[in-house]
Amino acid sequence: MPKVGMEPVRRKALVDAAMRVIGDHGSLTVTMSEIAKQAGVSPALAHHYFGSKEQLLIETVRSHLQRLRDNTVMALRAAKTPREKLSAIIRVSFQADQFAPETIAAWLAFYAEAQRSEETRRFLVIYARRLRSNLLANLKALCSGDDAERIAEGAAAMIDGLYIRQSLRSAPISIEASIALTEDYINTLLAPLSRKAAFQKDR
Amino acid sequence: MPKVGMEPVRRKALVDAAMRVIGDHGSLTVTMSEIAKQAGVSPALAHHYFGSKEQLLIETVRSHLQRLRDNTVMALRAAKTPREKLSAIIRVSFQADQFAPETIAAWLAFYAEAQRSEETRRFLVIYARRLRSNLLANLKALCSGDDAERIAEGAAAMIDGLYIRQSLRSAPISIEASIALTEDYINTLLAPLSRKAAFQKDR
DNA sequence: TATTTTTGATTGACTGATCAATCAACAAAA
DNA sequence: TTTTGTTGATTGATCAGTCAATCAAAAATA
Repeated sequence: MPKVGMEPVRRKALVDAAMRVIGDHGSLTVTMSEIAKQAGVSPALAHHYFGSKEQLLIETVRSHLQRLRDNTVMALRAAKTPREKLSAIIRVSFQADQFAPETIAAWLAFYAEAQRSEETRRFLVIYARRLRSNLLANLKALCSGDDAERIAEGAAAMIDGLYIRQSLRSAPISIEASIALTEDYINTLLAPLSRKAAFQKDR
Repeated sequence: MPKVGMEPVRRKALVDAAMRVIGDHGSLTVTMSEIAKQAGVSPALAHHYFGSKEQLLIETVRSHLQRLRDNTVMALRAAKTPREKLSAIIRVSFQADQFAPETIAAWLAFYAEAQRSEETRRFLVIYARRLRSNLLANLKALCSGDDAERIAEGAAAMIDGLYIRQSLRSAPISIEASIALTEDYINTLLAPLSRKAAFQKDR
């Protein structure tokens, strides 16, 4: 069985397995054994490739955020106008796979972990900044800089808040409703500020 | 030293200690020893009064949510009009002690724990429902039921989102800015719906 | 081509540390 | 003397991390 070039395959398998295990365990308190088992290898191999549990977990966060970023870049590229780009950002945030219970559970676990792990925190800060700056850049085309800052901050908070509320799975809000709520926020705050631009865009 | 009537004193000391330890540890992965030490008693005593670590943690969540509820009830009582009551709810949510880094860290840890502990989840669901229904009841006095539902959902999400974003401690938003953002959201969404009522309230 | 050597992949078994939980014992108050 | 409060010592389980050994492909050599 042992063939050459297994390293990248195993690394990916382990990172994916970690994401799955964290997701349905709902916490970073998972064992290397569980992860390794899920990936179909021995715990020793996980240590062999990642050195430590912490490192594997960090790689897992990194990989997850990377995927989110790729999706966002693609969606932004497909959108033409600033207003469309705002919608694209929102849509990606609530994409089905992002909004799955296990994903949200994992996401939450990462936030908790960030309180202790400086490296995890750094990744999440990058995510938060990116979300904010993507929103900001496109809002600036539709209203004044000050207003854009304020609306970006609010929209980012709303997106993250809808996420965390979803994690409780009581009165779950649908993907569409979450998107609608965020769009409504932006539309309503924007309306009195830039009637011209907003009108131009709305069909 | 042993005097009668220690039980409530010790329980409170342990619950408070747990909150503190969880707060600066930033996670529920804390040991009974740490908590007991912080409370100035032996680990065995913590087990004596709470039976298990899980139970102590659950009591800690309960106590924290209870305090938040008491604050809210008081603030609501002091406010007269529906619009004032909305502001009161927002103000309590971002109160200094609620917004302290350790409190936010603990809060986050509870959310993560809720993925595994049914009882913790129940408490948080109750909190989420209460926030929503407090907002809803007062919004209904200012606009239609459907609009009230929508705005309550959005405001609750924004409050929780501002919280979670705060936990990253990058570009921290001040208490005042968080309140302003949420107030602005409610004002702006309400404005076109009930000019009369909103006007009446705004001085 | 056949044979040997090297190297990467992989694991089972083990170790050391940590921790929740238990328990027997003791001290002071009632 | 009974009850309540309290602890030190211990146990048993869980886990991250290590290590020596194995196996098969690839590379080198004959």
